[in-house]
Amino acid sequence: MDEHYHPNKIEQEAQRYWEEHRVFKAREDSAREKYYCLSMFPYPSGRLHMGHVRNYTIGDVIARYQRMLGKNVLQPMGWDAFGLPAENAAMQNKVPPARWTWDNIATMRGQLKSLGFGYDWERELATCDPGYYRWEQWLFTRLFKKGVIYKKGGVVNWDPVDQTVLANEQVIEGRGWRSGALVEKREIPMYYFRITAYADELLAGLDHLPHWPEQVKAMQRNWIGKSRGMEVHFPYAPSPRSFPGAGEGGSKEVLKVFTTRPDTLMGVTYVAVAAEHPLAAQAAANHPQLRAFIEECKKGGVTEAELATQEKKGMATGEFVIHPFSGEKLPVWVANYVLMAYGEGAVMAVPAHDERDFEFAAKYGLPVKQVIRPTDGELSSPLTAAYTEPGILCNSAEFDGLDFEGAFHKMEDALKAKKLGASRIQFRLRDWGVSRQRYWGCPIPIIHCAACGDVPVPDDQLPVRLPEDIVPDGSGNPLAKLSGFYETTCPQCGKPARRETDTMDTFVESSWYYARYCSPDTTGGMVDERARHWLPVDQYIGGIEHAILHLLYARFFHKLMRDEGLVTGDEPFTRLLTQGMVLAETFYRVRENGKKEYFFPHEVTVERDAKGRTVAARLNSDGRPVTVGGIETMSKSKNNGVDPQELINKYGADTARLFMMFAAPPEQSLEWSDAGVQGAYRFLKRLWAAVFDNSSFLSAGAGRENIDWKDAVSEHAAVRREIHQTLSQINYDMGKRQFNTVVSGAMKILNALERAPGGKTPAPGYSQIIHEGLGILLRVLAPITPHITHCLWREFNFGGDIVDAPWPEVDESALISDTMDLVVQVNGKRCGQIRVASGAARAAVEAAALADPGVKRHAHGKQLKQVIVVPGKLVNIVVTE
RNA sequence: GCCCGAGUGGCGAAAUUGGUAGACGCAAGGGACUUAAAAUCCCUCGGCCUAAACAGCCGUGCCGGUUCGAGUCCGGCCUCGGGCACCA
Repeated sequence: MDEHYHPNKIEQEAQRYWEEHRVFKAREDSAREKYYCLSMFPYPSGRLHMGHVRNYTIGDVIARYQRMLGKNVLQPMGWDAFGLPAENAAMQNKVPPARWTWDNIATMRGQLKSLGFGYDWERELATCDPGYYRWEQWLFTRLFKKGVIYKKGGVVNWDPVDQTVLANEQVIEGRGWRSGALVEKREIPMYYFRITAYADELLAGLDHLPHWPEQVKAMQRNWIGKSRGMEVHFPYAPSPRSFPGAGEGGSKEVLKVFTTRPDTLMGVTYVAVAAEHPLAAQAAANHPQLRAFIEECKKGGVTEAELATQEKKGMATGEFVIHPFSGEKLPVWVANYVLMAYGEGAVMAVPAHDERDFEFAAKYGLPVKQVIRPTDGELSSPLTAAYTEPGILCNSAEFDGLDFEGAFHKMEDALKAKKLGASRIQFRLRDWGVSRQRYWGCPIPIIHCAACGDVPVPDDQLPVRLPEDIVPDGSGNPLAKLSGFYETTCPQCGKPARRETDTMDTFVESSWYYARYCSPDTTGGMVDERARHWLPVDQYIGGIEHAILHLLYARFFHKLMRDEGLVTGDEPFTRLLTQGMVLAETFYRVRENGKKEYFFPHEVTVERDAKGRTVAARLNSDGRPVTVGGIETMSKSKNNGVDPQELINKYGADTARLFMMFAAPPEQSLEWSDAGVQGAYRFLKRLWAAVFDNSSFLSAGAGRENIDWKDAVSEHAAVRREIHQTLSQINYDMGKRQFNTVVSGAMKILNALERAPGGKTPAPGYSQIIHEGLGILLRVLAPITPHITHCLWREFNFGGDIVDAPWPEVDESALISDTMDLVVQVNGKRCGQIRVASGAARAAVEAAALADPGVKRHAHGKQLKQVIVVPGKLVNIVVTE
């Protein structure tokens, strides 16, 4: 064995060994419990970043650990290969997106292999492969026939100069990112998935995912946004003008609103509509000021945070509606706090019981009418703030005295009798528009025929292949200019027809890849019976940024596939782990134009004070100070990213993996630290040295004679006890997926082993301890640092390969000690420590505690009230104060 | 504004769910080895008081409460992250 640790050499050897022996090939085996461990697949952007390394290390640690527990593990990897960046790169480099994408995949596959992840590469897939997207098209045609997919108009960003549709991220401050032209809103036909039909199931299913983070479930619940409420119709009051377009899609004589607080209906003092509401447009026709106000509303801030702090503004339309019960004439206002996209785009305003309405009414001098009182007590009059709690109705005529539920039902009956409303469930969730006017995506398998309409492409004509040799020029969708692509014939009537040139949202591909991995090679269907063997995914790992869209769409797709009989079960992912971000320190100077110029860490020298605190930093090139900008997410724009490849080249994959696991628990953010990386490397060097130092007798087969530990020197028995105690803690932490303390446990084991008294002629038990301790240590580390442990395990012939070695077991007998140390407290304050025999009776423990000098000092002159004994932990003497 | 999190040494963090606060590591300081450097090894390392202490006091964002005992539970505040589509 080599005296020194050479990571690059042993890592290449281990990786070659795994590949040659197809160690990670997953085979269906009904005799063993299956475990499907999946990390979110990457977009092939060109190179791995630290976020990938963290994500995939966490997944690999879990997969390898489960394998050592005896499970039959599947851990696949693939590529989320369609998307906008490939088109941008194509334009820049004049290379077709397909070529660019496949080149990137080759590079990144090599990087993943150099990190030693235990993937079954025989199941690799890329979503831009026709063998993959063919089945997506197949499912699309089925769902289209079923009505789960339908066509309707959708609003897009239109760049009038480039004559193209822009993604939201391509719109910068209202202008096209390339042309700089003012972006227009345009309505075009698009295909939609009817995800709202599954809203209830998607919401209820969250309650059956106990191993998902609460935060993610809360975000999905808010996104689906189910509320029970009432649709209320307000008839229009007679007016000099009529509104032919008012109340689009419904009756022309009423203004519809949706409310979750029908109990406050008698407190309505005005009605407010969104700026985009048809009624607003109608009223503005002869009202220039209103028209100007509506334009202003449309321009205003778009983010919620901006809107929340923004001043409430409105303007009366001059129109009125009639209250359904009181017959009162109520003014209709346009208000900037009403959203067109939710409910009816109109609200009934109850200033007394809604904070926003209260603020608005106060500003514009609209009346406030209290109709709810608390169950106990009264409100001050006049109201100084909205009372938003549910309570008892008052000032509400025949509804007085009812509570929320009572009022809800009585109001509904009364509204139904007048045909002016009914209860209903409102979701925030909207149907999922999947049409993209882009080239590098999965073609939508529809043919437009003048006679037959939208005809799905028949199975025997699938896949609709995307031409792969095109370089887009940024103006419009190249497919729409490619007659060879769009000219076709109608599958129904055989006449000339036009193929759909839109492609699908890339979220569609990533919504079912987890299922395809089970049978990636099947040409007979989307999935085959192997999907029923492996699904659901037992553990899914990825970034919190996918908490809503990706995870919701994948859950939706699983239900669609279930309803097609393709998979069983209701949910795709049993456990979810959302890993934290990778952060690093930033250094910058503010330039004259006010913009920050960021510097790489290697360009600056940090100055520290005597305690090691960072006090200042200087730029190496000019020696002048730079600002220490704090810890932020790694990004190109802040020059604080660290390239994983450099790290691997310098220290090896094991050091990179060890540091990632040790620096923070998986779900928390992780701060990059060069010194921390060196610390991880130092530990691996010490591990190597510990094995090397004992190699002579280990390789001679020593340490396997099973001595009786009672004969061993007490130091050796103590070391062994510490090792097994630590192993017990490691097992607990592994169950919690708290890998940072697993690493700390491994470090403790090595520290303990180094303390075991050895020497030229070691006492009985030494070789035994080293053999047993190193055997445990290597296995505990194997999931985290697979290469060095693979190498050392083989070096000493511990038996077989460490990937398949059984996870070590705690020897309970090693934990037993003759004596134990207990902490003694007086009134809960620690004041000493006693050593008693392990089996000591309570009376003996109390006596020993009372005899302790510390106790005597603290309890002197006070009266004993009580003695609390926590077995194995402490004794608390309670005395009078 | 609303919904989630989180506040513990110079730093990253730990504390097996109410029982010794700061494990493990990093940084820093001191020492050994070396011609020297790197590497390695040993010692110190929350604060205050003290010549020193295995003597005492304080200490887990702040204020209060429950308890024999609170980083952990409860109430009220403060600060910092993350998410958001003013959701009627």
